[in-house]
Amino acid sequence: MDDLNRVCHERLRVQCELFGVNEAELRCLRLFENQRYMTPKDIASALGVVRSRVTRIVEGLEKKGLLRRMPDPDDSRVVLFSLTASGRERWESAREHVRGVNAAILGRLSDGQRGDLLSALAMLKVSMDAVSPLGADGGPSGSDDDFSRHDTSTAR
Amino acid sequence: MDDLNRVCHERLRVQCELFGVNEAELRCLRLFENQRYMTPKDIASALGVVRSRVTRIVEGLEKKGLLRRMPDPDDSRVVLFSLTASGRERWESAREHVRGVNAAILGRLSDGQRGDLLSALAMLKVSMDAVSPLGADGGPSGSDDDFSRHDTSTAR
DNA sequence: GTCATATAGTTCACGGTATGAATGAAAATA
DNA sequence: TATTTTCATTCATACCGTGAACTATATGAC
Repeated sequence: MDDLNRVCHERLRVQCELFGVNEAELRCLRLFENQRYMTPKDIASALGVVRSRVTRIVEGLEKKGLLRRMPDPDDSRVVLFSLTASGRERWESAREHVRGVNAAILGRLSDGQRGDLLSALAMLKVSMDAVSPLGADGGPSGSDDDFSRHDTSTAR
Repeated sequence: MDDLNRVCHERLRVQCELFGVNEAELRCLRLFENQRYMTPKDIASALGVVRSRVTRIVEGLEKKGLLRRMPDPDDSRVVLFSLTASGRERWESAREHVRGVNAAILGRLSDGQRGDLLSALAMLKVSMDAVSPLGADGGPSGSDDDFSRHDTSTAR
């Protein structure tokens, strides 16, 4: 279960190099499925990273011609990013590709297995969110609240 | 399922900083559960990283007084690493801690759920191993399209 | 025994992910 | 107007990981 994690990561890496972007850039591209324009701040919060990181990521995407920037007409501090045609197409093909691979993976399971898997995963997630990574050892359950590590749980 | 991955990572990170090591160092420490002495080469292959990486990892662990080095009496090229008392104890407490947290997580599931989870995870792993990340073969959707960038040699 | 080659560990340069502390510019507010 | 806040960026830092030198030792061929 630890190496499953590893395998996922490895796959992602392969996919990325297949599409000439790195992992952060791919995640960033994905954001533009729902939003036409995004500011660095938006991207940072959607990606769960700090703004300075975003600067770097979009820099790469711009250099590759997948993203384009323009000043926000309402607020000259903020810059709006949007996909270029090339970016849109790159993301489309990447998405198609992963869809294919995932279908191939899930296609190896029966419908029942697939259902089991999904629900099992969902349960695990819920359980993990419910348990603090700290203390929690055994009994005292009330003591985990002093822990303020910015929950990343709400918006994903 | 993508963010489950993320959550795992986050937990790990928290645990690490709780025990004053970083992730690679923690993984390295774990190896000494089974082996009393390990060479950098052993560690590299067990960790799945290159040797030069190991140099860095053990350097950190030595600096923290958790690992100790000694020359191999049989071959003066190789160096043997072993846990110090402090290292052993650090690992023990870390292990106890994760055991506690995992128990808390799994304790939230019924026995049946737990079994389902494990088997589902195992199935997923098998499936993933069976399908190439390049998607070409076995894939129902022939979404090869036009992007044939980089040979992405199949040697893996 | 000597020379060539293989192996072990290290060093260094590189690229990637991520953070946090300054900085400068432009709002927003007092 | 002056101060504070917000936004993006730059820079330094830390961690993960690779691959190409490089040193030293071992081992095999002759």
